[in-house]
Amino acid sequence: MQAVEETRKTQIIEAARTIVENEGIEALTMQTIAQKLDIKAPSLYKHISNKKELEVALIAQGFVEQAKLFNEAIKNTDNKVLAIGKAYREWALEHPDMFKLMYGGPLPRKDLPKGVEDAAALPLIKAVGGDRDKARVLWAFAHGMVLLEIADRFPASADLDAVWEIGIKQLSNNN
Amino acid sequence: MQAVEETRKTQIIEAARTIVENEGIEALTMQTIAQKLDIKAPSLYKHISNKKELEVALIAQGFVEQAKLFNEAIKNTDNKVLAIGKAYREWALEHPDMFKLMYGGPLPRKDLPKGVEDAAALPLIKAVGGDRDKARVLWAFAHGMVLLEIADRFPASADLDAVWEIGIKQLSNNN
DNA sequence: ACACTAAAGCTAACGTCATTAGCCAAAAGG
DNA sequence: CCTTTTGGCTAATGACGTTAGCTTTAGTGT
Repeated sequence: MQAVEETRKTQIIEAARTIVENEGIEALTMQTIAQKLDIKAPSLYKHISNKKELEVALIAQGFVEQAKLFNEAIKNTDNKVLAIGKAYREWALEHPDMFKLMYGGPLPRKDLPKGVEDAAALPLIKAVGGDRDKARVLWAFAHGMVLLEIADRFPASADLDAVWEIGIKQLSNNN
Repeated sequence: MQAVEETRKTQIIEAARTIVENEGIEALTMQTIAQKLDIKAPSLYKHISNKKELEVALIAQGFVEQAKLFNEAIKNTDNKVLAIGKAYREWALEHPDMFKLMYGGPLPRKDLPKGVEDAAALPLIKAVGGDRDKARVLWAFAHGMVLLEIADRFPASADLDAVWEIGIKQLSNNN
């Protein structure tokens, strides 16, 4: 009972991911997941213990993907901070419901695989030369920008690219 | 059927507010609201049309309170931007579930009383001398900071006061 | 081969939610 | 004094997460 093992559980997580991506977070119900596997909802509990576990799995996926993306973005650029900011924004806009999932509630930190969260944060810390406070400032800015954009808080007239550039330029200045 | 009029509806909104403040957003159910008024849940629908309407009312309250607070904060300071930032943070930490309500989902803009949203944004725009992009940058930063703090995203070791100061100083610099 | 066990499905059911339908009493107003 | 409106109520529905308990199938050990 090892080898390929996780098949069914993995399938369930994949189904959940597909639903979140294509139909949004509110369409993610035990029934829709089960349906996608031609199964009835209660059968899911033979493989996972509850819905929360599923969400945690997706959140972990999100962090992993972000980390990979940021590490990519850092290469072949001198303005690494801007690159990460852009990557952060792009990922969020492409996967808005994943983003909501990841940042919508309190983090179930202890259920998350160790280090996953930090891995996503590291590229930025590196990009600012190790100054953690500076990284936090930038993170907060980027995070706020993305959230406000996703939540449709800016007026249509706002030039968000410009806002991003202004913010990142000012925050990544040394002195 | 005018005069004092809104009594019952107002009471319902007040009850909802109380629940959000004291027991959190997830305790806000039609049943708990009704209970607080010694009524059964279905009776609420004689006064409001659905739960959403209630939430919108609370969101509007939030904006009004923020606007008032920011306008207060601006007085008797020369660093108005910092003052607003502090006020933003304090209000959010004192009313975290109101904050989540206000920024947790897409804004039901068309259901919100006209201008309520702008009123909360104006003090900051004024404080930065009318430059809307600059205001947006600051808003995003403050918003991100608050969200990350509420969502417990910063490590306990982070000195958030310092982060706030660094961010605001850099972003409110002219040049 | 045979029994036993574990894995993975199923249906029924429950409790919690928001919401609707339809009934009834009391108050208001002509 | 009759009638309409107001504001309660109970019963019910349909979505949801989840549990209990049954069954079938696939190994696995002897």
